[in-house]
Amino acid sequence: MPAVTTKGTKRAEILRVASRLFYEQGYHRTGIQQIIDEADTAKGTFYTCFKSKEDLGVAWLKARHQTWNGWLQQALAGKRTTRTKILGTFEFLGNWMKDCDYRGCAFLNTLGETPQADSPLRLEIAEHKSELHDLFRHFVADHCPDRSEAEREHIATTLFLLFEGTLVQMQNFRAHWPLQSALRQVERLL
Amino acid sequence: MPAVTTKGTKRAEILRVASRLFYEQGYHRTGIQQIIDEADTAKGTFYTCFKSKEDLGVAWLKARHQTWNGWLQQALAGKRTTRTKILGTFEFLGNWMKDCDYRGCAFLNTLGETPQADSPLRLEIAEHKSELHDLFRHFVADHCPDRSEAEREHIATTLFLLFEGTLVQMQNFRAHWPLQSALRQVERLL
Amino acid sequence: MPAVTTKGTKRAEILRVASRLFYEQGYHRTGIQQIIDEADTAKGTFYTCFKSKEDLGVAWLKARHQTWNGWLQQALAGKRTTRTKILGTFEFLGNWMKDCDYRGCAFLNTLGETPQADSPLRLEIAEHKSELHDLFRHFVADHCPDRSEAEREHIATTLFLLFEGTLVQMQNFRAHWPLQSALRQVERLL
Amino acid sequence: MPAVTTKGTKRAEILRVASRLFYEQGYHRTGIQQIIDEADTAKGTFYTCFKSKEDLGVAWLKARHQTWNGWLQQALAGKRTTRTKILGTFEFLGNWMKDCDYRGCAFLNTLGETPQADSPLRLEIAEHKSELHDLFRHFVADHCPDRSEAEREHIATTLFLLFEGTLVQMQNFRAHWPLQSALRQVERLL
DNA sequence: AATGAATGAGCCTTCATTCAT
DNA sequence: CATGAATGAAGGCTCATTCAT
Repeated sequence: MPAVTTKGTKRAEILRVASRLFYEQGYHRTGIQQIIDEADTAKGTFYTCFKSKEDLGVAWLKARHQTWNGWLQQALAGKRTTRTKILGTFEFLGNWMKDCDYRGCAFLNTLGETPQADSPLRLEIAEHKSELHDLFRHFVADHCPDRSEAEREHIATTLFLLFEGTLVQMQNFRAHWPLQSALRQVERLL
Repeated sequence: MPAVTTKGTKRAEILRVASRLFYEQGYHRTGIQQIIDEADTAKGTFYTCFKSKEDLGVAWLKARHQTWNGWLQQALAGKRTTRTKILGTFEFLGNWMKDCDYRGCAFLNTLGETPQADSPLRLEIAEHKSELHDLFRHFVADHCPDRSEAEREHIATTLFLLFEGTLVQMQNFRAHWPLQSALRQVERLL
Repeated sequence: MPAVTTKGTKRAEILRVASRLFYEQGYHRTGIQQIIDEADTAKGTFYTCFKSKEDLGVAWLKARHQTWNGWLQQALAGKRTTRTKILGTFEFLGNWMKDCDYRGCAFLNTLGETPQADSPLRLEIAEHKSELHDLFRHFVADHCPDRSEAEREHIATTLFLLFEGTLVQMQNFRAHWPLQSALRQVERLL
Repeated sequence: MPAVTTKGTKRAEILRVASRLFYEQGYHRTGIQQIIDEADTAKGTFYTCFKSKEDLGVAWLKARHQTWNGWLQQALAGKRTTRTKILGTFEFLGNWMKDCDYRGCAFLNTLGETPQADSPLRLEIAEHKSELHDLFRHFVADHCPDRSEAEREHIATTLFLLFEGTLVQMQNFRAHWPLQSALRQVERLL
């Protein structure tokens, strides 16, 4: 009875292949043809699974959001204090960048490719980064509950911006030195 | 007798048009056809002026580097102290982002579009950001010459990463709130 | 209800048109645009039917092999003896060259256009000529079974080379005099 | 006083480069741009030296005719008897084909590329082959002056056709076996 | 004699999408 | 649910030639 497990198999396979290609080659540089070729599917099947390429792009970013957050949670699993969690977030950044061969953030890369601010892709990008911002807010709220609301917001945002700057410059220079400065600064902030 | 001023006019016009389009639409989304149409030139002329699209891309980034640096210098022209220069750099960021309708940094956008680390475009991107990093180093050296070399390097890098994170998230959210946190943090760092 | 007969119609039509153009104008001088124009098809359709122009070129030569062999077989249909079959092969050459207005051999012409020895086109050319060589071997084996293996191979190859030389010089001079000498020599060889 | 030796230097260099490229890549596959690039000349210079690409093509074939004939004469220099001269012609074929890596005859290759019978290139091709035919006529006239005019013409033409067939099939198969059969047959003819 | 910018048609190929089966 | 033929605009690039300098 493979019916259940087969259900949506094609869609899943297309998404799986597209996720890899979108990330490695960029969204616009990846064509539907290559996706269906590597997913061993037909053109028509693609358009029964996804309304359009953009639809697939949105699905990719949604899935990527889950995946990436999963990686981060896993990296933070053993961390007890909020201090180590925050530092762990930056340490995770270092490990991840090495693993992805400094390809960088799928969301920021797609942001660069997508000037149209009203694109559905842009919405996913903004939501993903918003949630990351929230994560830092959450950490900071736990770490220094006695500070003022405004001060906590300021620290969370600073951590977020530092994270993003580090991320993008590690990708740019394919190097770890941005992370070292960031980590030192994070320690000072806490 | 337009002879003298006409020299190189076509190349300059192509570069002018391409710079606008590459920035507004992205490098890969902009085709040679559109460029030559808007530059009122023939296909062949394009390829007598530029070896390839990538060659034009490099010329664009080189010119953009000069242009953007010029804007920044102009914005810092009236600043006396290094403290106001550093703060002025971030204030410039705010004005520029508003002016460009939050299209963001040509270099970071192109980084997102260009996974191949050995691309000539990537070289230009790295050099541009390297120079910006150097600018912060220069400011910090002037501002706190009594601190240790390592400490100054740390502060310069932190400012650089904060600048980059702010830049990219202002673009992402099309908002100024990242800048406010960044400015506050910069003041603390100085 | 043209459903059944329509299946594969576009591919066949493209091949039909391309075969004519490749032969009349040469492989490299014939562009995809002209082919699809005359086949009344869209650009994309071409590439769903054929992987590349070279792929079409190979299909052309494969089909041409069948067609040309068919013409030859038809010309030899009434011939009883192997002697008349061999002579008939050269007589066919004369009739064919007149019919094609001395355009010559599609395979030899493509050989001239294709310096790369490892091209798929070259493989088809070699196979076609190999088979023609084999045909002469077959004829000779039937005609003089009492001669030595080496002698028969020699005669078959001589006939083959004579055929090829005649073919190419009839094309070159657009004349029949090479054939007359060839025929006389063939008679002496048998 | 380099004036004299410099005279026509550009033209000679273009012809030298074009000869190599036309032969190695084919006439149509070789563009003017590549020629002038490798000849280190400007577009305009090309068109002051040659009326058109076809004009250069004709110059190439004319020069090639001289060059190739020179090679052949050199190969036959030591041959005393007409018999050895004729055999030597075929032996030369073997050495030449090896030297040119089986690229074959510039004239036959260009014939394959040039369907238009009235092309100036075709004239050069025909003349070159006509002269080769004449050479065989000359040899045969010397070798068997007692035979009838018609018989001598027949033998000369047979040698010519055999030579051409051998040439083209050595190129096709990139092998020497056609030459062996040809040589054996030539010996029988003499 | 030599230069190289300018031309525009043409090169082969890929694009995202539709639709009849 | 899956197929793959069909579309036609667009992709980056080369073509042979002209002409003002």
